[in-house]
Formats: sequence, structure tokens, C-alpha cells
Amino acid sequence: MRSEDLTTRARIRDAAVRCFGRGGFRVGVRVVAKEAGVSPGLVLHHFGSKQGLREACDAHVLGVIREHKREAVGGAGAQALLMALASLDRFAPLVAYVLRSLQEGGSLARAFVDHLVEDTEAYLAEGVAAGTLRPSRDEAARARYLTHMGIGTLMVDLTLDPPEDPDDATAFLTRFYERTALPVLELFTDGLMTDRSMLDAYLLYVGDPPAEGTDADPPAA
Amino acid sequence: MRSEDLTTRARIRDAAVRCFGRGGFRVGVRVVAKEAGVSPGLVLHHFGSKQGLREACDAHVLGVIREHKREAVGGAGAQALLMALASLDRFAPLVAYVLRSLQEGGSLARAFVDHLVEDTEAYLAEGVAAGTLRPSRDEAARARYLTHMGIGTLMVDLTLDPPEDPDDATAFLTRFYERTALPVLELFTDGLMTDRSMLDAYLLYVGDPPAEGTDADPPAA
DNA sequence: CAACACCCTAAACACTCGTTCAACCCCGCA
DNA sequence: TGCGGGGTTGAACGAGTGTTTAGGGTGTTG
Repeated sequence: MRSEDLTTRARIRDAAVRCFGRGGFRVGVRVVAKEAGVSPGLVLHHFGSKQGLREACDAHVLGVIREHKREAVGGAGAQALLMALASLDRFAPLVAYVLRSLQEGGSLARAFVDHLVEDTEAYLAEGVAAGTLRPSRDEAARARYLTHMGIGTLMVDLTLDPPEDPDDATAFLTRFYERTALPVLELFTDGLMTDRSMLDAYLLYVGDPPAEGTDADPPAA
Repeated sequence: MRSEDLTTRARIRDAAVRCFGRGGFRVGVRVVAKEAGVSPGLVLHHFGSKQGLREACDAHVLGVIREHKREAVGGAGAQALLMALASLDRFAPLVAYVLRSLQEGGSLARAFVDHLVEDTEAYLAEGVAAGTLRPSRDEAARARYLTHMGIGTLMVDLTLDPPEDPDDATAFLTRFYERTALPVLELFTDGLMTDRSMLDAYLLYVGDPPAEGTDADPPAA
């Protein structure tokens, strides 16, 4: 911790990120104040209100993630990004904060997810262009769906059996990855169904959708 | 509403289900009491504590769902079940309650999801036996993954832009279904990738997994 | 009729929350 | 030396929470 060379304001903000990441946004101002080593009044003096404190946290976390996304290199996708960030343990509290934010909703969650959807769309487009990924009849919808799906699966695992140590985001993410790697790879390479009847029925039902992009050859079963 | 022919205890319980479904579990005992048309003290008199009230709600909701699952016939899967239940509008508050429960965690959420995982596993086994679904190297893991994935995608949509009318679970579920039908059908019929390299790399890396149950022939590409 | 048991209410209690405020310390500056 | 003035404190306020408790009614029973 290089906490003494920070502004008091920044120290409070970082403490708040830690506290909110650990216990959600219901933790009180007094807890944050104690974590930062200051009095409760000072927190409100610097941020106006608890809402202001949270907004400052949101802005800071989002900024740091945007800034350091390139360090967290590798494939697109929510887990990949969070995993890479959490492995750099100085970012672990930020990851916990993001997970909490995704759990309880709010503007940071929306911004973060929209950001990921963009990345995913670009990543998918690359893959399609390179021939490694199949094209979709609605690329935007697919990108959003895959992103929501990735994050959602993670969130369900998180809420259903929350890790005993809320600080160790890395352990949780690793465990999650181990449990889901095989099914997700199977699904992504071969799909689930053996024929196209359900998809065709749907396409017939909705009257065949935009079909923009490449209306590519359906790969023979 | 046939509310006057119920025990006061049942009336309070149903009011609590509605309130919790609408506003989450943070809504106060006084709100529930007002919704039920009784005094706040009576709520605690009947259920001992707020925790007791919630447990009674959990038990009741789970019981009703178990009981009426056959009415809500059709394919397995979280959305299918919830959708079918919500369409019967007398169950709409229950569905909202379940969604809240999934959002905030708790024993009902766990029970509900475990229940769904079982159903999914049976449903998948049927499909595999009938030849309409591809087998997996770890059927249990796949069933759990697909269930968490389905519910998770739903929850992300729900937390990211919550519906303006928290009572109308049907509208939300319909909209969700429309947005995801195409991507999910595409993914389930053809997968995402054009070759098996990533899956093979993983299988090589983990040294080919348990493969218990049906150590079936990997379907020839 | 008296007495008991039960359903129910209204008020109060104890606590936590976000927020406010008067005062204090300590710094630079004239 | 006196004078701000921002950083900081700790106590207090008011509204919210879950919970407790004393006490009305009301019906049933002896």
C-alpha cells in the first residue's frame, strides 16, 4: 500500500472502492471512513453525499479500466478481461467493485457492459473476417447476447455461492473458469443440436431477418 | 384478488411476496403490513421476524412452482418455465419474486436453480438419446452451465435496464425472448467457431477429462 | 358471568443510516 | 503577533429500520 502519498480525497475514494467491493453498496459511510482512517464527516465533506462518493468511485474505476485495458491483453470477453485485471493484484479491488456494480446495477455496470459489447463485436468481426468464427444473421445482437451471457453466467455463479473471501476475486474467477471451460468450448465449437430444424423454424416464423453481413453457406451439418 | 377468503397469515405472506417481488427484500415490514392491510406488529407476530417472513415466502413460492410446474409444460430451461408461469397472470407476482431472489441470492435461488439444473440434465439426456442433441464429455457440467447461462443472461438484462413496470414480468420476459432468440438458436445449432482447434487444445491441456456417464464417441466433426 | 385464549393494534425501543454543524487544529501570510 | 482559512473532528439530528410490549377487543369455554 502506498496510501500515505495520496490525497486524503483519493485515500477515501480507494477505501470506498475496497469497502463497496467487499460488502456491496449498503456498507455505511462510517465503515468507509474507518477503512480510510478518517472521520465520517470528512467523507461527506469531500464528496457531498454518499451518492457523490459512489459516482466518484464509478468514474475512477471506469477510468482505470479504460486506461489499463491494454495491459490486460488477450481475447475479448468479460471473464478474460476481469481475469487478466484481477491477476494483477493491485487491480483486484477494482474487479470486486465491478462485480458488485454488475450485481446491483447502476451506471457503471451499464457503461462497462456497453464497453464490452463493443469490444466483443470488433473481436467477432475479426474472427469472421479471418474465417475462424461463423458469421451471424445479426452481428450486433449476437455480440450483445454473447456478452450478456458471459457476464450473466459469472454473476449467477457469484450470487449462488459467494466466495468466502470477498477480497480474492482471482480465486473465484479461476474456479469459475475451470468449471465452465469444457461446456463453453463444446458449445462454441459444435453447438448443441444435431440439426437445423429449430433455427429454420424460427427463421421461417419471423420471416427471415435482416440477413445483413454475409448470408454465408450453412455448413453441412 | 380473492384475498378476503384467506387466513390473515396467508394474506400477509402474499402481500410480502408482492412487495418483495416489486421492490426487493429491502422493503420494510411496514410496507408489507400496509399492503396486507394490517398493523406492522402483526406481521412479526405471525412470522417471528422478517427473516421468518422471507423464509415463509420462499417456501410458499417454491411449493407453488413445484406444484404447478406441469401446467407450465413445454421445453425445459429457465426462461421457458418462467415465461409459462408468468403468462398465467395469477403467478406473475411469484415470478417477480423468483427474479428478485435470483438477483439477491439466498436459499430459494439456490433451490430453484438446482431444480432447474436437474430438469435440464434430464431434458438433455432425452435429447441425446433421441439423437437431436449432441452428447457432452461431462453431461452434469453442461447441464449446470447451460442453466446458469440461461438464468444469468436473463438477470443481466434485468439489472441493466430494469422494466419501468416491475409488476409486468410477462412483458419483460417476452422482450428478452425476442432479443435473444436468434443468437441463441444460431449458437445452439452451429456453434461459434469454424474448427475444433481450441477445444482440442483444451482437451490436450487438461489431459482429457473424466468422460464418465456415456463415454460416447465424439461425434465426427 | 367470569376467565381464558387468541388476533390484533398502537406506541415505544434500540439501532443504523445519511447528513449537518459548531468547533478545533494547523498551516501560510501579513 | 495576529489573522484567516481549509482540513478535520466528534457530536448531534432526523428519518428509517426491525423488534418488543402493553393493552384492547372478541369469541369460546367452563
